[in-house]
This record gives sequence, C-alpha cells and structure tokens, in this order.
Amino acid sequence: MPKAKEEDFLPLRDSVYNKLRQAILTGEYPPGERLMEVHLGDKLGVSRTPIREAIRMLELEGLVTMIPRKGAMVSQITEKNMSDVLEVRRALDILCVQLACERITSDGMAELRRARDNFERAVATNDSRRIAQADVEFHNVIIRATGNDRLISLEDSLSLPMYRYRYEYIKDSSGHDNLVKEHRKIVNAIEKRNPEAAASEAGEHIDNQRRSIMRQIRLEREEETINALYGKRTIR
Amino acid sequence: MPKAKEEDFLPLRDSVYNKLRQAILTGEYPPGERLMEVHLGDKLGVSRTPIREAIRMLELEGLVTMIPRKGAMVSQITEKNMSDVLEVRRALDILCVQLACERITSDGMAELRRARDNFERAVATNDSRRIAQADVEFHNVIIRATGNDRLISLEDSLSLPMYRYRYEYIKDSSGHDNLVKEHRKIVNAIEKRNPEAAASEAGEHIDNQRRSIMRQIRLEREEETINALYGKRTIR
DNA sequence: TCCTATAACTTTGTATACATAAACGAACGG
DNA sequence: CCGTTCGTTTATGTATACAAAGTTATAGGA
Repeated sequence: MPKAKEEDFLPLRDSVYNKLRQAILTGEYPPGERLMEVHLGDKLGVSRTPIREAIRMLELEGLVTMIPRKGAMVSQITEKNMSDVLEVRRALDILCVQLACERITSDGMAELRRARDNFERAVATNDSRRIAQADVEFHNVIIRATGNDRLISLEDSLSLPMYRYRYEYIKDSSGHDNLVKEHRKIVNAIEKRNPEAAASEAGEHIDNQRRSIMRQIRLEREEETINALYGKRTIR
Repeated sequence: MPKAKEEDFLPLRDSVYNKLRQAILTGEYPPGERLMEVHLGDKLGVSRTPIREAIRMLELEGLVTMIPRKGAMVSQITEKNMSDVLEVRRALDILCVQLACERITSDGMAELRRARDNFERAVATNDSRRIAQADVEFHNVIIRATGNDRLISLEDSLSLPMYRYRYEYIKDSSGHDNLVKEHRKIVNAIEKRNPEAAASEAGEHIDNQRRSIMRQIRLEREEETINALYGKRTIR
C-alpha cells in the first residue's frame, strides 16, 4: 500500500472543539456570550451533534458554563476565578521545574537553552506577539521535560484562562528585562540541577505574572463600571 | 407557590455520567473494557446521545480512552500513569494544607476535628469500608477549607484513579496506626497555622499512600503475568 | 491447506426529527 | 398604567436515521 493518508482522520467534534476554544481564547466570543447550537452549527457547517460534544469538553475544562435547559455561555473571568487558577498553577509550575531538575536530558537541556535564546531574540524585536509565543514555548520545554503526561495536560488546561492576558503581562514587565532575567535564572537552576533554586525562581516568576494579570482584571472591571455609568451596553 | 420540586432536573447525560463513573471506579467495568454506545444505551434505557456526551466527559477526566473510529474503553491503569497522578497530587495536597493553614475558619476547624475523630472511631471498628469513607471525608474537609474551587475540582479528578486502591492502602498501613497519627499531625499543624509543618506531614502522608499503591499495582501485574502463563484469559 | 478477496455485520460519526421547557410578547382585565 | 395570563417562539434534551469505516467471516483459488 502507498504510504498516503498520513493525516489521521479528525472527528468533527475535535475540529469544532479547537475552533471554539480558539475563538474563546482570542476573545472573539467574549465572556458571557451565549453559545447556541444551531447558530454555531450553521456557522461552522456542521450539525448540532459535534457542537454539543465539543461544548461538553469545553465545559469540563471550565471555558464554558452550562445552565440546564438554558444553554452554554462563555465562562466569566472573575478575579476569584483567576486567582484560584493562578494559585494552582503556582504549585504546578514549581513542581515542573523541580521535576525538570531531576529528569531533563541533555537533549532537553539543549532545547531549553535554545528556547531561552529564542525568547531573548524575540524580546529584542519588541514584537509582543512573538514574545508571547516564545514565552509559551519556553515554558512548554520545561513542562515536557518533566515527562509527566498528567502534569503536561493539566498545565495546558490551566494556562487557558490566562491566555487572554498574556500580551498585557508581557508588556507590563518593565521593559521585558525582568522576564529575560527570570528565564535565565530558571535555566541556570535547572542546569545545575538545583530544585530549591529553580522552585524559588519559578515561584517568583509566576508571582509577577499574577500581579500583572490581577491589575489587568481590575482595570477591565473599572472600565466596565465606567461604561455602565455612561449607559454603554456591557457584557452580561 | 409551594416549595415543591426541590430536586433539580438532572439531564440524562449527567445521570449516565455518574453511573458510568461509578461502574468504572468500583471495577464493574474493568480497565480495557469496551464501552459500546448501543449496548450501554440499551442497558441504561436511554439513547446513544446522552451516552456519547457522558463518554466525552469521562474521556477528558482520563477515565476512558478513545480510539478514533474504534470506540471508547476504560483506561488502563499503568504504573507510569498512576505515578504521574500521584506526583501531581502530592504537590496539590501540600498546597491544600498550606492554604488551609491560612484560611480555615473556626467552623472549618471544628469540622476538621470532627472528621479526625470520626476517622479514629472508624479505625476502631476495623471496617475497611467505613475507614475509607471517613478518610475521604477528612481530606475533603481540608480541601474545602482552601476555598479554591479549581483546586477542589482538580483534587476530585485526581483522586478518581486512586479510588480502586483505597481499601488496599488502608489495609496496608500497619494496623492503621500510622494513618491515625498522620491525620493527627496534620490537624495539629493546621490548628497552629503552621504551613511548613502541615506541608511536611501531608507530603509524608501521600508518600506512604504512594508506596502502598505502587506495591499493589506491581502485585496485580505479577498476578496477571502468572495467569497469562497458565493460559487464563487476561484483560486486554 | 493457506492465502486473499469480498461480503455481511458491527460500531462509530454525523445529521435530522421530535418533545419539552423556558423566554418573549401581546392581549386582556383590573 | 401595571400586572397577569396565555399563546408563540426559540433553544435545549433526547431519540432515531443514515453514512462510512473497521472487523470478521466466508468462499474461492493457488
């Protein structure tokens, strides 16, 4: 048989899931937006069945909220909610670097250095989009180095709610210098296989993220309040 | 209006989800068992639609594994798999007690003491089932005391794969004395709001669990191998 | 006898149809 | 003018129908 058909067949539900997820994360569907099955199916050119299954998955990830007999809506991002996620992520990020210290291979280490350098080059360009991407990749290298599949998928899940704030938090970090320094410190700690140092650096790293995300949320909420006062329609 | 209709309407998918989950956790559907939609629908008296949605949920929780165009099966419990889960749980359990130290209310503290005492009474009866239940409740009190909803639901998810081994690990703990002591130490640490001590005790607590679960898995695998040698049919 | 090809069957993937509850609105009455 | 009630509409919950892929079994030929 010819080796053709390299691409696996992807069920529509997964395709829909990816599309919806993307749309939610980029803000195309803002928090509070109702997700109506017929409408979505119409838009994506599929029937309700795959839509429903995709929504079930998004629901378990926390990205959408179901109200029985009422339907699905994009989950609200509350300060409490985000704070809860960050609290868990802090513990897991620390676990990640600790495990990476124990388990990273020389290949992984080389990859990590490349990711660090790539991040620094991205910072030099001052292109937020590129910086954000390099940042994510840097963290992914560490996460993968743990070799813990459950941890990998959890980190993925927990990074979703923060996705919308990445640009802000990158802009926020006083000229990116902090980010570069923090990344370097983390790499050094892992290189020396020093879990304590790595944990402490990773903790600081996410604490900084936390500060800037929380500030951002408060700003948004303030804006909303002002808009409400001026009678502008707000997202419910 | 009369206060009637206290019970909320529960969609079939959730009902199915609960039933399947229970069946998997109790071992009625052992790892490797295929979950066929028509068959399940027939058995539970519902159509395929709610079954499929329930399976999607179980899939994201990791309890079932999907093979495209082939169907769903109860996830295999591998040593690696369980080890990954325990590694994450260790970090989160520690986070739980640390947060509990900061945030537990006096009501919560009272509840925790009750749970501890109830556990000790259960141990006195030597009834594994009751001990397991009291143990779960004890941990739940701590988890709820964190006030972190995301953490609560994650702990729930991560405790599922271990569910089948609870009895073993309880029997294992050299006459339950260790468990009682460990619980006491954790309560004391939280009472004194000493996060370091609490973390260290919680770490030790789950390390013990890990040892006994891992031993149990190895035993099972050994048994399987022997059965295979004797030609007995094994679960695939 | 063994291999291959094909046909029947099983099971998932997807679409559609039907039932029911919630939301909206208009008409009616106070 | 306000509130209530009763249809109408809309969207979800559930069931079923149809399509396609995979599996198994069987028949035929080397």
